Amino acid sequence: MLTTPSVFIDLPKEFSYELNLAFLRRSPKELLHQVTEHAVRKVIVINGGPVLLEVTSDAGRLRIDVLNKPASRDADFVRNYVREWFDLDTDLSVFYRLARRDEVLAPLVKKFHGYRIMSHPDLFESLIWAVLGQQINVQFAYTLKQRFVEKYGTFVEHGGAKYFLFPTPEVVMNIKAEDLLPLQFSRQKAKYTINIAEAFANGIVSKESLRGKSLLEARDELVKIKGIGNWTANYALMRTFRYPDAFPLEDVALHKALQIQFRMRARPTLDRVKKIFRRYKGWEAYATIYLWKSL
DNA sequence: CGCCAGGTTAGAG
DNA sequence: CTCTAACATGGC
Repeated sequence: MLTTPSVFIDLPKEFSYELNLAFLRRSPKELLHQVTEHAVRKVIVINGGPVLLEVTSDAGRLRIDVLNKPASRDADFVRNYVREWFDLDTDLSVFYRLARRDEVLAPLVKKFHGYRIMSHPDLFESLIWAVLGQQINVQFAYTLKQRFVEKYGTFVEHGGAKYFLFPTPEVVMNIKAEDLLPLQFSRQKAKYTINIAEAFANGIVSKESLRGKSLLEARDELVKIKGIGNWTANYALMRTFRYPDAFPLEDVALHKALQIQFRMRARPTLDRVKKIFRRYKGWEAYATIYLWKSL
């Protein structure tokens, strides 16, 4: 049997395979990728077909193998996808120079050197995930996502395991809100989820329609959709488009991290958060994920 | 049991 | 523009 050659990506110096893999391992309920000790597997769609990728680390490089349908493998697509997923095109050395002069970030970037913004290349998935995470603890958000993906997503099987794809907007727009209540969605989350799916299915918004826009323009487009507020928009713009200055200003976990790191009596006000973040200008997204990591 | 969780919206002031 | 109530339920 013919084996397809692996795809390799040279890694930047500021990259920790272990730390980023640990992030992907955050919840056992995650169905959209599966992490073993040294590898992560994920299905993506290329030319309409599911392609199961396995990413491993190999001597300073990332090695990608396609486990199913090697015929449909498109090496450039795969390489670009993984570069985006692991945010490999960001030059972290610039951020680290800024962070090392900052008393709060300095120890964090030392301790978590090479930790990156693992992205959500799929904007629809990114937004729905943010909606699921609104106002509830992350563990429960993972429970909701697991039920949602199991019920409405598709999967490929390989070696006896299932590898899921996130439900498409076309499928989600036809769900009735009542059908999501048994999964323990609140009525509000159910409505937002379906509403966002409609916006995607009707072409009102897409990753392509936002590409090239400034952060504020993109944010304003997203916020027009009911269910997407400032927090959700910025979260998705940070995770999906990796705007370096996008960050969820109102985020409770960020406030908690700031309170601890800056030894404040109470949670910071929005004005205080804005003021603090002025020193991270241009790198707000990375400052945020390192602050989150501090928790 | 109580408090809090990676918020958003509609409505009032 | 800012403030508030309602939403809704698991995790700890």
